[in-house]
Amino acid sequence: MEVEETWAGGLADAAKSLWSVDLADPRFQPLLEPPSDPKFGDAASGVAFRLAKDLRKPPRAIAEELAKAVAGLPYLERAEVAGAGYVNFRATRAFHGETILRVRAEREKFGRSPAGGGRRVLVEHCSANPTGPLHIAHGRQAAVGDALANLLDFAGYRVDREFYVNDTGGQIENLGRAILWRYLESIGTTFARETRGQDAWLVGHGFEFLEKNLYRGDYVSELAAEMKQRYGDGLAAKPDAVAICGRIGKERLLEEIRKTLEDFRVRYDTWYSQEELEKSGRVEKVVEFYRSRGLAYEKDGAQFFKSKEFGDPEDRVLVKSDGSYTYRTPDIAYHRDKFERGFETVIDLWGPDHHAHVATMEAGLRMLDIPIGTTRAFRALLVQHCRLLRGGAEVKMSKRAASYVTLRELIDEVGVDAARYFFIMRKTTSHLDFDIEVAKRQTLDNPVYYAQYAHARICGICEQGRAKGMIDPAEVRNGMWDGPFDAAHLSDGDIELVRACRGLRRAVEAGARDLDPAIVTDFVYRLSGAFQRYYQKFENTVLTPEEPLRRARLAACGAVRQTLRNALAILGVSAPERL
RNA sequence: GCCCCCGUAGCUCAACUGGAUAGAGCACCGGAUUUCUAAUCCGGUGGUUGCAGGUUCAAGUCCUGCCGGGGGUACCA
Repeated sequence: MEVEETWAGGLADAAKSLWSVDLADPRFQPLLEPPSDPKFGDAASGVAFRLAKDLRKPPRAIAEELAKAVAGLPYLERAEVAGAGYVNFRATRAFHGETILRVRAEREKFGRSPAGGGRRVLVEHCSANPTGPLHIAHGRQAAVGDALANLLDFAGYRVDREFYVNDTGGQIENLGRAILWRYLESIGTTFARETRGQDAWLVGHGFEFLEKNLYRGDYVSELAAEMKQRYGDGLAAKPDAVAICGRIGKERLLEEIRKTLEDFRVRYDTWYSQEELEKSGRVEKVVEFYRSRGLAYEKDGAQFFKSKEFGDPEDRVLVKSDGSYTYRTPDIAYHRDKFERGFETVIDLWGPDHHAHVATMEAGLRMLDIPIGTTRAFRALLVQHCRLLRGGAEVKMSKRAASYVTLRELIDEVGVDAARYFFIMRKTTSHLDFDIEVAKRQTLDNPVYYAQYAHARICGICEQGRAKGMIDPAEVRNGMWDGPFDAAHLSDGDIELVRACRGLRRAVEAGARDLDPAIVTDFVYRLSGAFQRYYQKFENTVLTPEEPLRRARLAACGAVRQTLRNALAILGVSAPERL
C-alpha cells in the first residue's frame, strides 16, 4: 500500500470520529494531493475546504482538528496546517530511506503502477502508406506512439503495438503508375501534357497519367531504375505493368519503412496487412452487417451508411458507385477485428488530417454493437503538426518539389535520442516546433543532454568514488553503489531527491490517464534539474570524507540514477554512463 | 455556414483535471570553476493568463458570448 493511501485512510477515520462524516463521498475527493511545492512536504490535503460548507466552520479550524487527529500515523513525521486550510503531511526520514531501498529492490520496475490491471490495449501508430519514405509527421507519431505504449505498459496494461499496412487500393495503384511513368521516361518515352477540364494528363507510349496523382521524389526514379534493370524494355508491353510496379514498389518502400523505424528504436508486435484483411472477407461482412440491420442505403449509385444517427455529422459512403470501397470501409472492418482479437482499449494515433474520420469510426463501431465508452474504448489521438525549424527559421516542406525532410535524414542529423525526446516533449495535441539546431546543440538549452548529463554525472560520482577508494567495489551492483546507509543521515537535499523520484509513479499514472507521454518528458526534466541543483549545492563534492553522510548521499543519488533510467526508458531515450 | 483544437513573460512551453505567491527554458543583465564532466549552478529584469460576463469559499483551469490563429467539413487515404 502506498503511504498516501494510509494517510488518506487516517483522514477518513478522523473525519468519521470527529464529525461522523464519510469522506468516501466523491464530493470530498481527493483527500490527498501532491503538494504544489516540495517545501510543503510529501502530501497535502485540501479536504478542509470541501468540508467547510457541511460543517459550517472555517477551513482553517477544520484543518487544525484534522492535523491533530492524524498525528501518529505510520511514516508521518508531522502534519501541519498551512495557508487558508491545507493540512501538509511530512514523511519521516525512515520512510525516505525505505523508498531508496524500494528503488534498489524494484530496479527497472520502480515507478510502475498497477493502475491498468492487466487490461489489454492495442496501440496502432505511424501506419504510413508504403508509397514513400517516412517524413517528420510520421516521426512524431512513431515516437509518441512507441513511448505511449511503453508508458501504458509501465502503468500496468498489457500492450500490443501494431502497424497497419495500407498495401492495397488507390494509393498503391498511384505508386505503380508513378514508377511506370518514370520507367517509361527512362527508356526514352517523351510525354505530351494534355489539359482536360481541370486536370492535366501526361500521355505517351500508349499510357496516360493523371499528373496530380503522380508521386514524385527521387525514390520513385530509383524504383523505376530497378524495374528497368529487372525487365529491360519489356515492362510496358505487360498488361499488368502498373500492378507489377505497385507491388514491387510497396515491398521496397515497406522494407525501408521497417528499417527506419527499427533504427528509430520503434518495434511492433504486428504488421497488419490491409490486403489480407480484404482477402479474409471481413470487409464484406461489415457491409453485410450494416445492410442486414437496415443501416445502409443506396444513393446516386453508391452505398451509404447511416452514421449520422450515431453521432457523425453526415452519412458516409462505404461503397463507391464503381463498386470499390472507400478508405473507411476496410478501416472499420479492421477496427472491429481489433476488438474481436480481445483488446479492451483500442488506441490510434492519426495525423490531424484524419480529424473528420474520428466521428465516423466511432459511429461505425457503435453500429456494430461494440460497446464503445462502457467496457470498451476507442481512442483516436490526433498527433498535431510538427513545424521543422533550423536555427529559428522554418524549413519549408513541399511534397511536390520533394524537398521535405525525411525521418531518416532527421535521425542522421540529430540522433535518435534527441529526435525522440523532441517529438515527445510537447503535448501530443499541441503543435510542435522542432528546431534542428537546438536538438543538435550539446548545451544546456537542449533538454536531452541536460537529462543524460545528470545521469552520466551520477555514474561519474560512483566511478570517482571507486578511484578514490571511498567506495567499496564489492558494494557496487549494476554500475551503482548500493551499500548500507543510515536514513538518519539523509539531509534535506537528499530527501528532496528521493521525493522527486517518487513522482515517477504519479507521472506514469497521469500520462496513462491522459494518454500523453509528454508528462514523462516533463518529469525527466524536473528530476534532472533537481539533481543538477543538488550536485551544485555540495560544490561538486558529493563524496564527502564523512562516511555516514557520504553513504546517505550516494544512496539518494543511486535512487535518482535508477529513476532517470526508468523514465528515459519509457521515452525510448538512452541513458549513457558518460557523455 | 457547421464541427474540433489552441490563445499564459519578447520567444518556446508548464501549471499534476477547481486550490497555497501563475512557474521553467531561451533571450537580456549580473555573479559562481584548485571539480566527481561548467554540457552545470545562483541572482535579476520580464504577467490585467485574448476580451466580456457567469458558476464557486476558491477560476489560467468549468459555463456562455465575442475577438484572433490552426485544422477539418470527398464516391482521396
